[in-house]
Amino acid sequence: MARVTLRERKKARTRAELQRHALRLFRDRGFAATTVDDIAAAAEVSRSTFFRYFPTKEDVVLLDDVDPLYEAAFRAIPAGTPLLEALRRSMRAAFASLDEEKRVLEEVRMDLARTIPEIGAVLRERNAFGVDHVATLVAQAVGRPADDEDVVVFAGVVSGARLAAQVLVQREPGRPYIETFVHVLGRLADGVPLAGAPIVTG
Amino acid sequence: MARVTLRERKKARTRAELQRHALRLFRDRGFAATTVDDIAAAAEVSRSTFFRYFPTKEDVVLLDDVDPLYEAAFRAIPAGTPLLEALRRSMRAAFASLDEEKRVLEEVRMDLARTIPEIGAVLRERNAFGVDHVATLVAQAVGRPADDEDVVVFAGVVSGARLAAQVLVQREPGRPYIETFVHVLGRLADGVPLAGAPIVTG
DNA sequence: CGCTTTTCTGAGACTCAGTCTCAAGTGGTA
DNA sequence: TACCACTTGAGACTGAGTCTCAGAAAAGCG
Repeated sequence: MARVTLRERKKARTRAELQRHALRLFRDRGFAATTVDDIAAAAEVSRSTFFRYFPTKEDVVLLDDVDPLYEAAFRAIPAGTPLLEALRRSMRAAFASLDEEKRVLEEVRMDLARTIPEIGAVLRERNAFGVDHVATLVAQAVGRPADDEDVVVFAGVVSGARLAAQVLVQREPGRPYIETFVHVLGRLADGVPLAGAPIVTG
Repeated sequence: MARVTLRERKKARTRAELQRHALRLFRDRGFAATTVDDIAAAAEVSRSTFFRYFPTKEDVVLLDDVDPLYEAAFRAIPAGTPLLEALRRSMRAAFASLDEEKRVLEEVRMDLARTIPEIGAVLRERNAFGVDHVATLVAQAVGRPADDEDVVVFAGVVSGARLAAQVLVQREPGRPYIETFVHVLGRLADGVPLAGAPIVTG
């Protein structure tokens, strides 16, 4: 019964086609200048069908098989590992497990996020590594309730680290995102940099 | 020549009226269920006029005289103060400097942000305390370039702290936002909580 | 005060995102 | 094959956001 039906294959193909053409059009014409009709026409389906596969125009950029991998990798880290280190290792492991095709797609998405502000905003907003999401994961990992203050603060810092990594990548294009994120997390092991640095007069 | 013309007074009044009615309608009917027409009608202006004052429906929630105050307060902190402490003090100072009217407006906005998800998202996205914004401020304060890695990481952590504070406030309604933010920043002075905590098996 | 110039407003047309309904098409299954 | 469930396309509809244009109102000036 685990047979992949024709229907499922067709759906997967349609979804992939929609995303492929959408990303291409966004790159060529820009996000705003590309209408849903354009995307649907390029993928040779109707407008209705587009919205059946993606709730909004933004979501087409977000279709992402990567985020769930981070979570799975995190759960696979052995007990006893320090939390921050566990996060870093699971990031690396998840990324390493990507096949070539998905890694390329991921790069395209990151590139679009850097190039087109609207998309960057959406990615930031709906990505994994939202505070709530991280908090849930971390709470389980350290055996505390999800509304524990330490847990929430830690989750906030992780989200912040992701934001910092995005800025660093944006300012130095070509720098690999995952490595940067892992690096920033590493910087936090010994405390927050500059926290105690005295300010100087402007 | 600093005379406030009749035109300017009318414009300020119209803008305030639009915001007042918009917030009231959002609270009563919800954000999505309130159309721009509704707001314009309530404020007794045309739809066109609404968009002349606010570029989008979301922006009517964001009209905000508070954010610039944080920045000003920060610049007023004496040299030599440790960076993290300087940030905390300027937050407190800025909030204390608000007059009653603005503090009430701020509370309403925070309440809407907690109650209505769309508004929360927009506030998070366009608030001050974006990484870039904080990085610029911090870079000046410590006399380093804005793309210095330490500066960006620190700015990311501050943004993350704000996110954490928002989650904490959301989970414990009534908790004052500013105090929570200042508290979270304080937690980071001695390093990131839980960073070294060993994970346990799920 | 009256006249000209500048600014602001309202009306309405237009594009596009997103929702909904309904009828027709297509794969799954007996 | 025949039936059922799922999927699609067509098209109507609402509402956000943009744009243009003509008229009203304020500012500036003689």
